[in-house]
Amino acid sequence: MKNKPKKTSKTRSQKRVAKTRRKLKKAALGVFSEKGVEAATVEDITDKADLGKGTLYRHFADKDEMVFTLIEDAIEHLIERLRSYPDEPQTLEDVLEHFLNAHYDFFAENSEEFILLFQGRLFLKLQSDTSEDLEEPYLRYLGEIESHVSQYVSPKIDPAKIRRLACAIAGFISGYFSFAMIGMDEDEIESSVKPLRKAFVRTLCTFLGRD
Amino acid sequence: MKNKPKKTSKTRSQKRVAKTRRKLKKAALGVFSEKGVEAATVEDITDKADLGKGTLYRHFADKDEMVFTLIEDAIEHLIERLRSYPDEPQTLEDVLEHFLNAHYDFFAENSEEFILLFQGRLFLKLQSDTSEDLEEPYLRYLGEIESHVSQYVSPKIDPAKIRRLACAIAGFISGYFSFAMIGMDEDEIESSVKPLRKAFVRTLCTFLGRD
Amino acid sequence: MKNKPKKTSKTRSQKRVAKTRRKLKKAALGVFSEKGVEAATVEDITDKADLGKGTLYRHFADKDEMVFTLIEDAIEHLIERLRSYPDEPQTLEDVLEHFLNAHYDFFAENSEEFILLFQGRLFLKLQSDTSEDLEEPYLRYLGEIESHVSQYVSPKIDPAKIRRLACAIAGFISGYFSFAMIGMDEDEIESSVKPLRKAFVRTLCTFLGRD
Amino acid sequence: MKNKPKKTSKTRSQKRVAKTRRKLKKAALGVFSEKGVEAATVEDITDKADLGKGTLYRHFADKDEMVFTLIEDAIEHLIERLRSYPDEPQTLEDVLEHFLNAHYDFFAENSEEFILLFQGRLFLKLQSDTSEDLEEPYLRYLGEIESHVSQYVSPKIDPAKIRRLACAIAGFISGYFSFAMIGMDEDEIESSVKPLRKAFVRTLCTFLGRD
DNA sequence: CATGAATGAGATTTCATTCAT
DNA sequence: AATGAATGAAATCTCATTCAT
Repeated sequence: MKNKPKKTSKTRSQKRVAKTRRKLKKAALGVFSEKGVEAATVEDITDKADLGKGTLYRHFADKDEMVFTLIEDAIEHLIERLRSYPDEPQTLEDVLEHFLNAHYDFFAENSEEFILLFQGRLFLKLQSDTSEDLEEPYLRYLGEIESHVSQYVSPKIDPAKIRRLACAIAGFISGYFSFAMIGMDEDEIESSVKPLRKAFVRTLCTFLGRD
Repeated sequence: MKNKPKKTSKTRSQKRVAKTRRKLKKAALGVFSEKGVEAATVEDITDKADLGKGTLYRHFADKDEMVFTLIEDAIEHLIERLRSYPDEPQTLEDVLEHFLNAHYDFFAENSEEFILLFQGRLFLKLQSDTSEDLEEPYLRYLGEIESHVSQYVSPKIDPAKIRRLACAIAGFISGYFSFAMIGMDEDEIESSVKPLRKAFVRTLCTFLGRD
Repeated sequence: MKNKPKKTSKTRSQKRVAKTRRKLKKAALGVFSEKGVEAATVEDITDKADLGKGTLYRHFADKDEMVFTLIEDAIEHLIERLRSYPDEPQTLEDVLEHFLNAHYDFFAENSEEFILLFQGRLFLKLQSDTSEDLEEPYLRYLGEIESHVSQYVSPKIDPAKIRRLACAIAGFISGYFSFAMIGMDEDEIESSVKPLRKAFVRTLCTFLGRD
Repeated sequence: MKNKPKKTSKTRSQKRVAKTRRKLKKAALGVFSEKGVEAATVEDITDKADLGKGTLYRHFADKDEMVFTLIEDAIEHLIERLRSYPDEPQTLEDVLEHFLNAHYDFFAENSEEFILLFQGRLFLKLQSDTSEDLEEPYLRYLGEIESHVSQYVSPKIDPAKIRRLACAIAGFISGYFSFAMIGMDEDEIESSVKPLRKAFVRTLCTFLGRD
């Protein structure tokens, strides 16, 4: 009855699928960062996406997978930023400063992803001593940080120390943005927070330098 | 004619009530800080407290009221610390340094309360520009910080700025403790983080100084 | 330790017990007639009686027994009224007129008991065809009515007919009191409703007369 | 661009929704009239409707809303009957007689709704002197009765009197049906109760006539 | 594919009943 | 005997997930 041509429509339909998926992820990200993952209902998400509830289940096995996917995406975006140095770093300080900038930019432009990653969940995850229950994307994130840092420190660095570093950075950035979030404009932040960042980088170097 | 013998018998039973209530709050605090408020079930709490499910409802109207009570308590404890200066502060720097110490001690000795307050929820609350939906205990906390600081700065300080300050401190402390949380020992923290704290205090002073 | 004399106190303590029981029944009657038996909680009752919740269970095995007891009492009071004719009845009409008066007085002076008996529950009970699940007090009530009427009608009266009669009276009285309840004063009722009552009695006679 | 195809597909699914809702209401009405509103559980209803427990909550916010809806429906049906006179009424007696017939028919054909309305709840509601807590549907019912009667009585009739009238009718009908309910067949009722109805109508006229 | 009505497991909450004081 | 804190079975209600259309 529907006489839509089926031959050439594949690309078109694939596009539509991708678009729907994107709408869902965008809506979910918004809802999760606003209400928290637990409190957000599937209906919150699909309402926001202006889609049917069942549609979510055509794109994601369940709510957990959706969360997982969003976290993966977010980590991916963060890692991308970690990898793109504006200039070749010369020292450990350069690397760490870049890390802070990368996190900063990530927050500024992907604040919902930032919140998803660092609001509560990540801290709780990272604090658990045994890394075994850290999920894969978080491990990738830690591994990424490690790989950048490892070449600047004495060869056999304690893996736990890397994790501490990552936590420190994430935590600091969270705190750091309490400034930014509240309505200080760019310049204000730049002028008032820069010394803070400098001090922090120095502290991290000291931390890594000891052994 | 009615001579209710309430004086003598109450003490004992009141104690029991208070004990039960304490057990519930302790268990709830543990469960909330471990799994998050949303994910924790009433049964998790009462199981941990080794009490019947219904008992929780004799002491709290519902789960929400329990969360609210715990937050109130935690804020109360934090405010107590804010008020007890070891020495009379002479400068704004003294006050701010004391704030950081107070938050630190609070975290060290009431880490579960700290997590309850600062993990996720507080950030979300404090970020909302309009203070109208900040709940009473959080407002008390902000007010407390304001009252300490106000006497050291030019009389007509922008109230919004005070809030930013409080947010900055809360945020910074959260980040700050990413160190402590991960297992650095006291000395490590002391030696490596002290400069960071100094820098932060200086930054805050600058921030408040400008107008 | 307690040096209350135990010899002579029995009567006194028995009185106290009786008094407490009376307080409980009075409170329960009030709550039941106001909120309905199902909706009334044990605590509603003991609060109203200004007694502890446990006390109720010293006097009644459970809530059901309490309801049963109250119904028994109410039926007892109603039956007492049915039995006390002002004048020796001469005809079936006299008996029925007396019934209406008795129910009327019962309602006027024991309205809570009336409501307990006739509001919903009784109708539902009495309507069920098989008498087997009619509880004992209700059967007593029906039996009482039957015994008064039986001598005025042809010997082998259908038991179902008796039940219908009882229902009719109870129903009529309920309806009847929609007048009284709404604020008509005695005289108004007397003058405007009397013919109604007369007609009703005549109807009942006709009903019983047929066979 | 968005061309939601809601026109064609809705009819079918809307029908299904309506059917489910009807099934729920029918089951609820049965359970409520059988066990009473309080005693009936949500599961009783959904079991009887052969539906899942959650389904009820897709159609009604909660149990209370369901009860309210059923009451509203029942009042609606009753009012419909009140409005459809077989012949144009000429006198107040005609109107009142029609009222009694309408209630009778309502009971005969919607006995469960009748029981829901008049079993217990309505009396309790209508008896409260101040109309402020009479819920909207009950007020509609009273208003309907009032509007029919008002044109036949002296212009400035006391509103309270109208309410008394409505209560009297409702009450009388309840009582009246204690006959019908018990298993008298149509003819029996017709022959034995008709004079009663006549007398009642005359009484009501007298009541309204006085001032 | 998209939909949203239906589902039921599991959460929250109520309340009759028990029991230590 | 009186109490009311504690209890847990059973109620209400939520929401992730399924499935017929």
